[in-house]
Amino acid sequence: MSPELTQFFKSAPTPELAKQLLGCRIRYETPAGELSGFIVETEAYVGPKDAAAHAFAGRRTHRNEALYGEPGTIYMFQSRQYVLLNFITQAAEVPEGILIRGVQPENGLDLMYQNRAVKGPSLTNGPGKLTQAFGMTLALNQKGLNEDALSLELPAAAYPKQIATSARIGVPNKGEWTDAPLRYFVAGNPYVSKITKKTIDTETLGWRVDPAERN
DNA sequence: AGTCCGATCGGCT
DNA sequence: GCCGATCGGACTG
Repeated sequence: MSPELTQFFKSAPTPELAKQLLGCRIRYETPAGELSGFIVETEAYVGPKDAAAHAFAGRRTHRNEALYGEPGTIYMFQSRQYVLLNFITQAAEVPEGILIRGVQPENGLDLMYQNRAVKGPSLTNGPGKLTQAFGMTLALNQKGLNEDALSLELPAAAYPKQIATSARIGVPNKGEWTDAPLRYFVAGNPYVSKITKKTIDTETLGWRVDPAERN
């Protein structure tokens, strides 16, 4: 893994890193060609204290071992018939990470459609949908970003006009952790999961037109 | 009457 | 997590 990438993934608290990932490009090399897209939705999972995290109360098994790896490690786990993509943050042995929940496709739309024959934003507007469209599998688990078929480009290639925050999806009955505002997304982007149609920004999909124009 | 949209619920490997 | 079925409400003409 590159020193830059390792450094990035321990350079700030995990929720802050989850925000910084919005607009970053991911690339996935396959025998059939290259797939790429922009991250538009993330969720932070903040270790043993987080009742929604796989590492809650220090849980450590063969399935979640990747959580304890170096910053920039890929953590893939299976939920039903889908596989979910996470990037590990903080120093080794600190089991925090970021779930990638939405990606706006860039290159390789035809290949994505072969993997997941669904029209419109539901091609990649959920954590299980995007991994299916990209053709990612559990084989990526515990690999390092930019060392294998999956890479992340830093810094961001696109800039959100506005970052919205909410509670994480699918975390019931976990008290304060159910309500903790640890989900981040590009406001108005149609590839965000569970977005309502009226809030979609049809002009720029929630991106700044002029990248130089920052807050 | 018809369409669209959002919310909810049950089934599924 | 995702999907399809279902229900109701808002809007249209």
